Amino acid sequence: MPLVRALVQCTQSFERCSGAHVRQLGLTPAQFDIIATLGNTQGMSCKELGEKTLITKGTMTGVLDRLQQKGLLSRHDSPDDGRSWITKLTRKGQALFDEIFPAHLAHLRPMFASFSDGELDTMREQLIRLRAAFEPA
Amino acid sequence: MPLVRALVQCTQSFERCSGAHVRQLGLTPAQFDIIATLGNTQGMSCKELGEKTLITKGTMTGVLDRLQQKGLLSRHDSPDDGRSWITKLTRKGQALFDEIFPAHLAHLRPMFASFSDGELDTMREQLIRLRAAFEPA
DNA sequence: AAAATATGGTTCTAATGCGAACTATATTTA
DNA sequence: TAAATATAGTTCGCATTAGAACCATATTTT
Repeated sequence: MPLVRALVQCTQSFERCSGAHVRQLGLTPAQFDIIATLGNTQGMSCKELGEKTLITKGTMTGVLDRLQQKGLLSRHDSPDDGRSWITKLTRKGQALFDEIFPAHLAHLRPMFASFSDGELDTMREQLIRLRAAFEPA
Repeated sequence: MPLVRALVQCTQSFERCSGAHVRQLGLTPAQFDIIATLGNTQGMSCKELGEKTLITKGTMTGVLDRLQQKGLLSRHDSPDDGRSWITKLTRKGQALFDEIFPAHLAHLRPMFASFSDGELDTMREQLIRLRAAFEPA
């Protein structure tokens, strides 16, 4: 399974590289992931956040707690479901998003410079196909 | 960066799928990674283990401690370097390796059935190339 | 409608994961 | 060779991770 090795190592390299930059900006990777997902939206439930970021719900509570403590997001009752919350960025959180999201993209973009659009597309499709093979059922 | 998303999600799916099976076998993913790396070798230093598994040295100590506690590996003085240890599987650890490593491969193999050897090779090469782009310097 | 089941979030535990500080030994430099 | 620097491992603090148990509300079944 040399492919698996390459896959995992590639992701680890990306996360180390991306994570180091994100930490410089004052957030952990998981926190950045949440901020980036909530940016420019009207907010969403824990469940939806979990699906988009692939952070487990048990972990989610803690990550959201810390972001709320920093004043970057707020939780509101869901109008539809008494068990659920709507989580959204505060003004401060949105301002942080506006500042660091573009900066982070700019930091990453040069790393893809040596790949053509076609190569990137092909790779993405293959990865999606491979992922499907790993999913249960 | 949809490619990044696909990359990370693919790896997460793999790790969830692989990790669930490994846990059934009684090891954590990190522990399995060490066992798999040490299997059929004469042992190696912490540093070398870290390079092959991409587990950070700070984490490594704890993982090795727990494996040693389980009686699966042993640490010996390095003949060359007074700061270093040679870590190797015990007889019990090697027996565990012999048992679960093939089982794990057998568990994963079907998931690659829909890919040709050429596709797997190409994907691997692309991932190695992409990884290089993430590496500093 | 009452009971059974499913689902959204929280809490808990054990193990990682990363970075930084630290100790001890090696290597390099002056 | 003495001093400066680098490296191997350990330790520490903080955050994340998966999974399981739990509570409360929804949904389904009977």
